[in-house]
Amino acid sequence: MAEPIPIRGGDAPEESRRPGRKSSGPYLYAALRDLIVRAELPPGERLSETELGDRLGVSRTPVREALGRLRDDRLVEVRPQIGTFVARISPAAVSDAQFIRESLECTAVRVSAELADEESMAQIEENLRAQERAVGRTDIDSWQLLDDTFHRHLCDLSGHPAVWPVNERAKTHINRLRRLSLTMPDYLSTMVDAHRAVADAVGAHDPDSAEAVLREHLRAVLREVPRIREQHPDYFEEP
Amino acid sequence: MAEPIPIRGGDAPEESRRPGRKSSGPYLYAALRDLIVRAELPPGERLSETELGDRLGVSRTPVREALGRLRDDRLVEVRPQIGTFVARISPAAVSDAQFIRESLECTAVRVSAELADEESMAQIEENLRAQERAVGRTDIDSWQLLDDTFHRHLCDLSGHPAVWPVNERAKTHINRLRRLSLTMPDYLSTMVDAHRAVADAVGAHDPDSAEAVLREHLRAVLREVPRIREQHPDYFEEP
DNA sequence: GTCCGGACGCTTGTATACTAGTATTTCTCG
DNA sequence: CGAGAAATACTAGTATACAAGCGTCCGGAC
Repeated sequence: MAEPIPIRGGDAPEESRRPGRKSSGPYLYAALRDLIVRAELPPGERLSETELGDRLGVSRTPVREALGRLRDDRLVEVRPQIGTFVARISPAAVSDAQFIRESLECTAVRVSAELADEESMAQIEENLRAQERAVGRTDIDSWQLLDDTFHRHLCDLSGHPAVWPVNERAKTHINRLRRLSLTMPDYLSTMVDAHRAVADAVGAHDPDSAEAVLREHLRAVLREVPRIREQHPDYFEEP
Repeated sequence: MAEPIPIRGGDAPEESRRPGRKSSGPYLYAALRDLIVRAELPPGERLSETELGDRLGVSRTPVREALGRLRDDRLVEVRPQIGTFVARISPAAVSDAQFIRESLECTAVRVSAELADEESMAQIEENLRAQERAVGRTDIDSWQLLDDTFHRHLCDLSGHPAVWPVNERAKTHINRLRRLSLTMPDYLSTMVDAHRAVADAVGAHDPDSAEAVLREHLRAVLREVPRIREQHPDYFEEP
């Protein structure tokens, strides 16, 4: 494992890497977070700041900035003078993340159902069609991106743009789990069906229904935990 | 403004400053955040990394780590090659923070009302008595600390320890506002009364009542915004 | 053969030197 | 005297050097 890290979406940091420009920290943060979510950096993996810097073509300084944020997200564990490790999946952390996500998204979708306008619903409809196409191609990567966009649209519709970043950071723990469970093909179309049901309720300005359907949809993922834990016991915490 | 920054709770970084030990970043982060909330670093103030380092007795590196987290919290604005500034209060950011706080705390208190046990309620009761004593002395600083502890207890009772840190980061924006409105003495006792009402509902295992009272209590702060904005127009964003 | 000890190599944390970009200030020219 | 341009004094971003703690591995003594 000494190869340069293949960055999703092309290796385009050449521009942002030059000094005197904008910080490359946020870029590295997003890239590393993606690698962790996709389990290309598996739970328990040791991360050397110097090695990461070499493989990413930057020095330790911006790498440390990214790792600091990942530590705030509890995605990596930094033990001084010992090392930095990709955090193992903690069922408690997943449960907490689920709690946060459910609280924020369900509250937001209630407001969104009241504020929904034609233009926003058209955007969401377009997203749903793209999801269906991705599922038709069994293109999990594309679908997961569209899924994120869908939920972000629902959130932003509430008129509180700061909510999504918070939700996203919590959601990462859930995405990490889901990444391991997205193997069954009919699972995907079930998700898209649920999305459409939520969108319909929002478009119909029905907060109660929207919240109920969304809550059920969000909890579906969590039910996969025991199965995944059996398949990848080494990805989970000891307790 | 070239004096060493007086750190709340004593200037004890001597131990943590020594290299090879635990990072001093989190400490600096908490100290700076406190200074911003207390408006000792007023909105719009220019923060020089080098000057902060000198005044805090450390180099730029840990200062930058702290400022990075404050930037994530939107408490400072970093403009590359120009400077770092204490963010002005944004009514939109306050509204978003209120949304997040209300979602998380109200959902948590519902769960807490179901899980409340004797021991936890005794802790909360003790906290309430301390609040009353602080109000009797008109000791705003002590009361605000106790207020934080009270809400954290309510949150933690839900059994999701990761919720409070998220809530705390959002709450900072609200604390900053409240810091400017805590001038009226009867305001304090109103708050303590509301706290007791919430605690009673939780102790009685009444989620609906607990949520309703808490929500009303949380919204009380927000109603002060226009008055504060009149008193400190320069603390707020332009638009 | 076993156990203890020291040296070495690794880690993260911190300090400092350097780069490039921005704003201001000052000097020169019209 | 005014206006424009160059020089200067800052800024944050990055790279690198140094400090100090921890674990491992190897060698020697018993």
